[in-house]
Amino acid sequence: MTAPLSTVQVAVHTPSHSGVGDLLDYTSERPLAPGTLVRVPLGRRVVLGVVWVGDGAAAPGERALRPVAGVLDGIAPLDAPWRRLVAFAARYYQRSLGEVALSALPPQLRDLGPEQLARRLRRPARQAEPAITSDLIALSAEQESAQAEILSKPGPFLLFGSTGSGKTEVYLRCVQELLAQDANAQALVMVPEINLTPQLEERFTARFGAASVVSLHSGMTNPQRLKAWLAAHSGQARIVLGTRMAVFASLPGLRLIVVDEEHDPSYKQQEGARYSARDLAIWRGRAQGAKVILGSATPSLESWHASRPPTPDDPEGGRYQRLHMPSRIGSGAGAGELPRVRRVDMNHQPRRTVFSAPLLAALQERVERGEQSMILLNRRGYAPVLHCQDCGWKSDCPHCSAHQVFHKLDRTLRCHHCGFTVRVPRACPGCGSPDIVPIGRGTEQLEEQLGELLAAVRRPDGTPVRIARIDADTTRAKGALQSQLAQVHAGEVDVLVGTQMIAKGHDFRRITLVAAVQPDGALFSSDFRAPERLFALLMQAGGRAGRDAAYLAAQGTRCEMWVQTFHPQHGVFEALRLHDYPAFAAQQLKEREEAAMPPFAFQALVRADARTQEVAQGFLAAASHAAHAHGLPGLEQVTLYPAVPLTIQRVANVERAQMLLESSSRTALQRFLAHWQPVMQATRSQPEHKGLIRWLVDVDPLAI
DNA sequence: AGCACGCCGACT
DNA sequence: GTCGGCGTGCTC
Repeated sequence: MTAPLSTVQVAVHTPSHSGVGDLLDYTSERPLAPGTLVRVPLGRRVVLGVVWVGDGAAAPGERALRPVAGVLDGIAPLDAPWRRLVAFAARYYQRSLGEVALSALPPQLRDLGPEQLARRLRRPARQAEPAITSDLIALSAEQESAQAEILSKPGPFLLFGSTGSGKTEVYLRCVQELLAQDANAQALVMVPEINLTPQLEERFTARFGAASVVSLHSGMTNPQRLKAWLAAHSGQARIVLGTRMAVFASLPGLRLIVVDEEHDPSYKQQEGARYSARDLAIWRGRAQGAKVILGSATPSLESWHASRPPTPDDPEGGRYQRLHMPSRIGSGAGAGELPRVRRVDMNHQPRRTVFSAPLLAALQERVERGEQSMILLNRRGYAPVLHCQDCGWKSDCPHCSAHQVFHKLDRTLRCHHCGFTVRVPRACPGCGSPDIVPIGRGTEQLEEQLGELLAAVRRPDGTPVRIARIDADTTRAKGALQSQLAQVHAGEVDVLVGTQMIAKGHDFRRITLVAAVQPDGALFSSDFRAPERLFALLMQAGGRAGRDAAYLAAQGTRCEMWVQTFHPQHGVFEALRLHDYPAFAAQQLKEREEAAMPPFAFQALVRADARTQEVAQGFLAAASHAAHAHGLPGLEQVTLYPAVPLTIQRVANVERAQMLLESSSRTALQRFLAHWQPVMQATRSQPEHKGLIRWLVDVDPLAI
């Protein structure tokens, strides 16, 4: 009755620019531990919150505080390392604490009533069975030494291993070893895409048993996610597998974080808080005393640079330790060999050639021998644009500054940015001419043309060639990708056509030829990271081929990676031919250093969306002006570039502009952004910027 | 972010 | 005459 009320400060899901402070004050009958999950009234609804300060001094009350509506007693408070991670991510990526904290929790925690939750928690957890001790194959010397280094040194580590060098086995052994050292230890293993989780899950459950392993990714149903999250939070799950969101999992016993394919852009979240799960993994590992392994055959230049070995000129070297596993494992002829790279100079091919004669001949040969091939083209649909030969009309999207893509199979023109779809017109909408033709090519067209070009080719058993296509259009349905991949594995496909989707992580044991028919676009892109991405994609695609040494030996073949290009001498392809990532990286890093670009500089983008380009740019210009007028801290070390339209300036009738910020000091950039945030909020509320729809900050952007 | 309130177009 | 569009404002 007479017990004084405690004041608690709670993080709730409100965005940083909503005008509501980061932490809201409530009263509580009793003090609550920081990290406690609570339900609190907010306006006229009740929302989930996380207690941040459990026994705050009662705020000098000009406002009557409302009481906490309920405490989720069944769930242990989130621990201090988790809260520090969330607080750091919110600060670093310029979002509110509550937004980051609440989006890191399973969605169902928000909408489950107290009694439903209690029922859920009462459900008995499966008893963890002892780790399955399967017969382990001996490690290669390279794997052995990588494992020994990881277990004996603090890290973080960059495990630089060729495709097929057995990185996953190293992860498994390190997880096994660290979990064995401590009964409460937990490990987090991340992959870039949901598609890759099933095969990872298979390997880990085979080794550790299903009871110790849970997955966390957005492809799971809400109940599944809650269950997996609770298992990790309670410590019952020893191993958490997942995509980037898993970096925020509550893992009280975390001892090891693995970021597989660390170079993959998918680790960067592209909406809400735009965090890099790879960078947060490094931070979390350091803060929570967990080892971190970044793995890749083609590391990001950031990680490569951060793992440079010490030299006389640079006695410190990088912060990471680089571990090299250059050899493919397995035995038998061809096993250790990477695919031979064949470049076709398209300058010597007839104009508009899609499949050059030598590539076609090579494909034919594979089909006749019963081997599989894979054709890569990063553009779905039939053709990127339709064009009228009489009046020059093009299939422009009415809502975006982009073309509508011609999809022949369902006779539609579709905008890949806003989704706007129309039926393909019979005649030109501009002048009525029937001469409207597709320009350029997409995967649908490759599939069709290949069907015609290889129509006469017979497989060893005399049956015709079977061609399949895998891209976002063919895999829309749930489980479609897995079943289509299974078809390829079962040998029911001779030639597979597809987008990047097929280049990532799936082992096609019988594929002996991989071809990129049109990779040149990335060579002269305005995006300075385009060559890096192209190189990684081609190396990764090439790595899909020939991973079954026994098969290759029996066939007496060698794998080939074909590249059709107008620039066969380009450094990217030269490095690809030699399978020489270090040379490629050295050359790229030199260019980056000379141009003062990442990783030698730090960047942030501010983007503004409005109905007109003037309003969008006007806001950015005003915010920039205000920064200078206030002489904000850090500004002397930060360059603010002028506002410019985005490459795709208009999407769904919204005009988009952005402004680049650059600094040689991460700290200065951070300090400036922290002070700039409230100034931008004030700018936004000025009447002349009424038309602004939204603005956002992207720290360490991947594309500019 | 939600969720209200509030003022202008096509339907039972 | 109402249902409903999303502009503006508020939440400890």
